[in-house]
Amino acid sequence: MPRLLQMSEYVKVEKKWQKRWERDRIFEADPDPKRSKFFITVPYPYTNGALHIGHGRTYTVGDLIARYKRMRGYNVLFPMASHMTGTPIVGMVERIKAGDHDAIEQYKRDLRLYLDSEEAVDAQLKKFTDPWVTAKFFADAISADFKALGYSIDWRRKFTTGDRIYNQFVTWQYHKFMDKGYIRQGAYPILYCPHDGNPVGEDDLLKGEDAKIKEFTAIKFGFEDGFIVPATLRPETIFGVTNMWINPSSTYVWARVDGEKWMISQAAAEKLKLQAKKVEVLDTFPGARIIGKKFRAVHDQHEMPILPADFVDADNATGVVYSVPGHAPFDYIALQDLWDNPSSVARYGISADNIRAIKMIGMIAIEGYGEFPAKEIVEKRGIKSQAEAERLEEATQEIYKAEFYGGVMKDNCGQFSGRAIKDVKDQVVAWMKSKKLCDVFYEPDRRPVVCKCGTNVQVGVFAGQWFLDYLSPGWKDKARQALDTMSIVPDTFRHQFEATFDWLTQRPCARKRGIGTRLPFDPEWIIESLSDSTIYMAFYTIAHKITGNRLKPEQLTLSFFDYVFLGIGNLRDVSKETGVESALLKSMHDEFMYWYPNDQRHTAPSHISNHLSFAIFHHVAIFPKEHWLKCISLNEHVNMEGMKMSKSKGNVIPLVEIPKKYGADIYRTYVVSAAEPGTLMDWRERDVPTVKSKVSQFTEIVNKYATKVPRVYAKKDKPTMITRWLLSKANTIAKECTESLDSFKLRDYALLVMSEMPRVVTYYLNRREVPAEEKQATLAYVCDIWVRLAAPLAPHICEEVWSKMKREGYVSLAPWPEPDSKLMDSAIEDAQAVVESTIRDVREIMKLMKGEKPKKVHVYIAPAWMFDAMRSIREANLPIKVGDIMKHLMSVAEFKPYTKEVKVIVDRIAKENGLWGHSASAKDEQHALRSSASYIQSELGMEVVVHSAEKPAYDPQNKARFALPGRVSLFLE
RNA sequence: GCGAGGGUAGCCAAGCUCGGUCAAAGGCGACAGACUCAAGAUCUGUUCUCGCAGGAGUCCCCCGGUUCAAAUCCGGGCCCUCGCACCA
Repeated sequence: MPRLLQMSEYVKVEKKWQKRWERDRIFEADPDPKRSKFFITVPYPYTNGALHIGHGRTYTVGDLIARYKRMRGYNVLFPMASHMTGTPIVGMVERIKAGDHDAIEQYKRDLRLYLDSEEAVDAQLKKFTDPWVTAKFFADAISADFKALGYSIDWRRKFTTGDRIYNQFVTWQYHKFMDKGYIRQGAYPILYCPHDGNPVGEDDLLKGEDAKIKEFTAIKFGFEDGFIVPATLRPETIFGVTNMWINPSSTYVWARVDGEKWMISQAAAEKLKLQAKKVEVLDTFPGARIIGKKFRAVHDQHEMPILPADFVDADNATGVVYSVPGHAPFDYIALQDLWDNPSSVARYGISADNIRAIKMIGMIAIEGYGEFPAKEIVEKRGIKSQAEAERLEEATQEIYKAEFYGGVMKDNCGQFSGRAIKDVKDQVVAWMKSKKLCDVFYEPDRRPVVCKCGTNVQVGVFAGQWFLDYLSPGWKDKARQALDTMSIVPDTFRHQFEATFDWLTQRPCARKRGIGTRLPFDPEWIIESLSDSTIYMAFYTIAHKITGNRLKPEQLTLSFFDYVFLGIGNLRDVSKETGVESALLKSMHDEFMYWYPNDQRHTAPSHISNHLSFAIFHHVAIFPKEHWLKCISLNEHVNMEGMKMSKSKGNVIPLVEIPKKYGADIYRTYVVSAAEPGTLMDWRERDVPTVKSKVSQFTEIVNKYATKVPRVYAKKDKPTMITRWLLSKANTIAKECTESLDSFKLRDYALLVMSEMPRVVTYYLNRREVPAEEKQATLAYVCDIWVRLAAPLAPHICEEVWSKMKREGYVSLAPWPEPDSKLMDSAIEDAQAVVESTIRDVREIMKLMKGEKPKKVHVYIAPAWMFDAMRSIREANLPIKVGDIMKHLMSVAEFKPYTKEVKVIVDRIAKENGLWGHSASAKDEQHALRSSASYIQSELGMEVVVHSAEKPAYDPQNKARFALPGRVSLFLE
């Protein structure tokens, strides 16, 4: 099959150049004080499996920028490493060990991509019981993939985040945070499996994967010699309490909780044990036992009864509910039942009078509701019983929303009277907290949430959780300052950064499991993997010197990094302490100082709310201003035929298949030209052939003409008009490419190189009036520009052509084409546009002539003075007002004789809302049309006669008078 | 719920920051023509509606507003996507 042959041809060329690049180490960047540097990074991949086409988009964009900057003359550093810290690899290894079918299949799928036989796959999989083996395997696989895509990476600097030298670096980083006081320890709630004794992440859950943690306020109402403790999401309603609800058939306890006596459900007592409370159960009893007893209000100590209610779930929160019948539909309807049937509680010793004595309390005013919103909504919705849980829930939601956003505390709410609910909630909690009248109780926000081990997941609280405290004084301000002074491209993402910065508070930075660096001041904890990968761009600047010189981890002490990165300390002392030669130490410091800051960090927007924001915060915490990140650029993810890619859907194209399946250059071109970076890209298989044909069209033309001897035909050489047009066009395109790349409009750039340029060149090739020699020499010149413009996009093909052109060195290192402004001639381009629009007009007229086949087209060019008039208007730069322009023109003697025609032009300008393109003069326009006559003739299949409209030799239908500059008049016969 | 970003012709996708040159680039698909025995590939043209010669009409989610002029600015509505913390 010829197609396959062709593909293998691509692979051959790609491999050839990749080998040479590697052999000649052209992407290995060393400091060169004579050249400006450009340091670009893309976050290292997580080496837990094969990467796919979507990851490739991001790395391809990174490489494109690196290659472009290199050609612009920068000393470019584009390094790469691999990420293995954290829980996923460990988690997968555990699952493999446990014989988990899904995990094994998932790895087998990935392994088959890299290994030929099923035996090899099984053999490799057997070794995946060690996370290091897994990480190493995929790290190697991915770097091979990256090489096969032509990424211009300096591989000498690679490392993994599990390396001990890297641990030393992170240790230093966390000491710095500690010194600044940015690290804190405190309580932190987390989903927790009581059976495994471990926190659970999304991947560990069988049911309820997206469960979050809900924070209840547990309120301590005085009861006997302790507290009865209901938990609520609406603590501000304590002023409307009329009674307590207890499920008579559930089990309750008296327990000593952190030294206080609490009455709660038995289940709640168990949960509190997980929530870092000291819990000792003193007495266990059925709820029925305390029904009818009295408890005391929080705010004024008045007594209220404890009543029975079946809707109370002892397994939710504390299993105790306080009743606010004026505002809570559940409470209202439960109370209603008792009012209707007071005898049902007689057995608890509660009289009908006691029940009737309970009066609802209205404590929140909202527009659209009366005294008791709960009563109203229950009646409005016709809810009849406690059993209608779903409808009651809806009613609750409605009231809650209305009250939260629009409600105001009535004047029976003590010092909170008159305040808006949404503001007062936290204040009520703060007030109770100050009086030790409330606590926090956590629950998952949904049920069921089940661990993979089958156990019901609870909320656990880590008392000693380590945090990075982004609210530490001054930190956020500095980070905002950094954000304001750096560029975000596309800038639309800046808002997202700002929102993230606002929202960041404390972030847990360590965990008890996974691979990583131990927290230096509390080795039980391992630094969490997003928090250990924030300033490692600095590590790239010296990684090759550490590994190249075989420095031991122990040598990389705090003072080592202080000296190298911050210039702190004395060279001789540091050398003595670390045993690192002072010359080497100095060179590492120098190298860091040369490369830093990171000029551009490129990745996907999904990292804004974590990695990228942390990177900014951590940089400002540790480095001086001149070493903060300069720019963050982003590209969105890739969809597959309109669908999200996922391994479970099986619609993932792995990165490793790309070179074989498409060819690296074609993939690169596709992925850059299919969508602008800021938007989600849709991979559509059926569009690939188009890209392929564009690329091969480029290859073909360039192969044919690039090797000819280039020559630039100046005006005095009297080339054909279309040659001058092409010279102008090629330089204009070069200019536009540069502008597009500089403004991160990568799609525009790709389209210019692979769509616009071929269109222009093909058009030129089809113009038969150009002498062969002139054509070849001109195309040779254009191809020289074109190959260099295309090199960042399709580097392999371009190297191949470059070598055929017998040019020195690699196109990857060739200078970026400078547009030659002398050759750019907008008048020529406009004149050519007139030729094209003339052809379009003729076609349109022909369409309307129905059947008649004209043999000849007469073209009338507007008179010379009109071109002068247009120029005069252009130069006067008038607003588009008919009167003004009219006045302006009539004030010039040259135009005075043409009042009527001037009016026509001015009307047209008004109608078109401005001026349009045309040739520089009547002479030029005539020349353009005349010299294109043979072309027009071949396009339209009819003879072309060009006339001046001034005194046309032939004009039977008096058409000449309609001609305007850029708008020829036509007559077909 | 909170936060961010979107809705453009059959589909994908530019344009919107800086209102007019926008019936709106480019691609896919479709249709027609050239080439071919034929298909594919390639090239050329057409692809909102109407049209008496290059013209006119109606369009950029919906409704309203600002303006001489709005896909572009403002207000409201409907719908969609993404992130929301221990997960890389």
